[in-house]
Amino acid sequence: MTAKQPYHKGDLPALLLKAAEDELSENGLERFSLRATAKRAHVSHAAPAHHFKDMTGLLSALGADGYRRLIAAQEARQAQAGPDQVSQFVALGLGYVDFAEAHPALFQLMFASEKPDRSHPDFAEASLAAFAKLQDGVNALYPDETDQARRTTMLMTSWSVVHGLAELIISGRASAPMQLDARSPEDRDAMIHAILMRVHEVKV
Amino acid sequence: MTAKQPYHKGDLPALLLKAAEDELSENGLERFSLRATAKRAHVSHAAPAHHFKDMTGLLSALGADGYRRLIAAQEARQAQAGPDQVSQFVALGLGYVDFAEAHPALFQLMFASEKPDRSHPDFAEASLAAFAKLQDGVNALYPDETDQARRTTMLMTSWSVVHGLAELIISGRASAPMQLDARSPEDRDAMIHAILMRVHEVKV
DNA sequence: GCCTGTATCTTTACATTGTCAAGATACGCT
DNA sequence: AGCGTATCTTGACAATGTAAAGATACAGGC
Repeated sequence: MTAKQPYHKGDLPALLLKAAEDELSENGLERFSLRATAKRAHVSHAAPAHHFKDMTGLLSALGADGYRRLIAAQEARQAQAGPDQVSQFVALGLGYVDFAEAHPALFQLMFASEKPDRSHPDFAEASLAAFAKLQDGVNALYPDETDQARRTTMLMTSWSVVHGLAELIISGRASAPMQLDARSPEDRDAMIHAILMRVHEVKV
Repeated sequence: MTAKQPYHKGDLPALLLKAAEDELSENGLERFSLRATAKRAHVSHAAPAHHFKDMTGLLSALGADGYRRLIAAQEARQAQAGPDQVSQFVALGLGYVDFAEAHPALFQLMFASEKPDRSHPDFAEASLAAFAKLQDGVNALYPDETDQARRTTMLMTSWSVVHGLAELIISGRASAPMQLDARSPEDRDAMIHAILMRVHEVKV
């Protein structure tokens, strides 16, 4: 019965990924436990090993998923942004911050942890795709720039400011200076917009 | 014998802090172990508890020390920089990155970890001092700015870009785009200078 | 000088963790 | 119907952080 699922548990890998993410967002990256994840999925503590080899394997797969959803968050912002290059570029940054705020522990897993294996094919491919999207956005902002050093400066400045802002926000260090709790969503977006575009020569 | 030390071990708290930092830089934050730290200091695994209560206490003290040394790294850069406000401000950023590169695990402990207790008096005071130094630097760059919102934007942009750059560097994500391995120290500094000042209106 | 009290450190014990090996179970295929 | 294999469970092991209890060394009063 239960149709095409190969076993009585349903799609256990997907279940484990979901359970791992729930564990992550409830307990944070540093208190993440493989056994608690297995318990949450109602399987034995050694069940994950058969699908993901070990903790590194599971978290690598989860991180890869995170990069794909980071891109999705950026595209969601782009879809509701103006068609001009500046709006589209700012949408990339807003999506980046959106994702970090919505999934802080996953964000830390992706960017500030050695638990996942970055050479894991899935992880590597997904993270490269996210990087490429940022790179394309910067290039689109400066279509006529031929100086490679300036392109690199622009790319790294853009990435640094959005990544740093995301880290400072999810670590709670930006809330007080930016008074984030007292702002409307529109206000917050405008403020982030100002910070992100502070970097660029393009006039708004 | 052994003069004024109250016990035969010397200054154990200082020994433990040094051992903890060595453990941190050799194994990274995620593989840090309190027992290994005690072993490195040649004491039993429960000895640290008497001086630091628990792992959180030890790492809070170590983080506080980190903030003081972060400030020292910035002041070292400022001492050998030009007296103008722009040079002094860029020195703050260069010192920030210097420190992150020299002590990546400690940097992560200070900024991207929940292991230390941020309400620990020593930790809180030291981190506030570092923040104040940055704030003063930004204010010195814009002595005539009266618009509080713009001041906040400048402060958070400056902090974000330097913090993000530091994170991207120590996580290995900036090495390829910036070709850090192939650059001379002067080149590297010039590049970081360009990234940091990209944010500001002040002309160089 | 000795004795008591206290701070410092060690030893022991316990629950939890990730990983491995061995056994049990269910499914696909012939 | 039965065999082989993928899937999952059980049991065990070493390592970890923490707490409790015991041992040790120092200080101060008599």
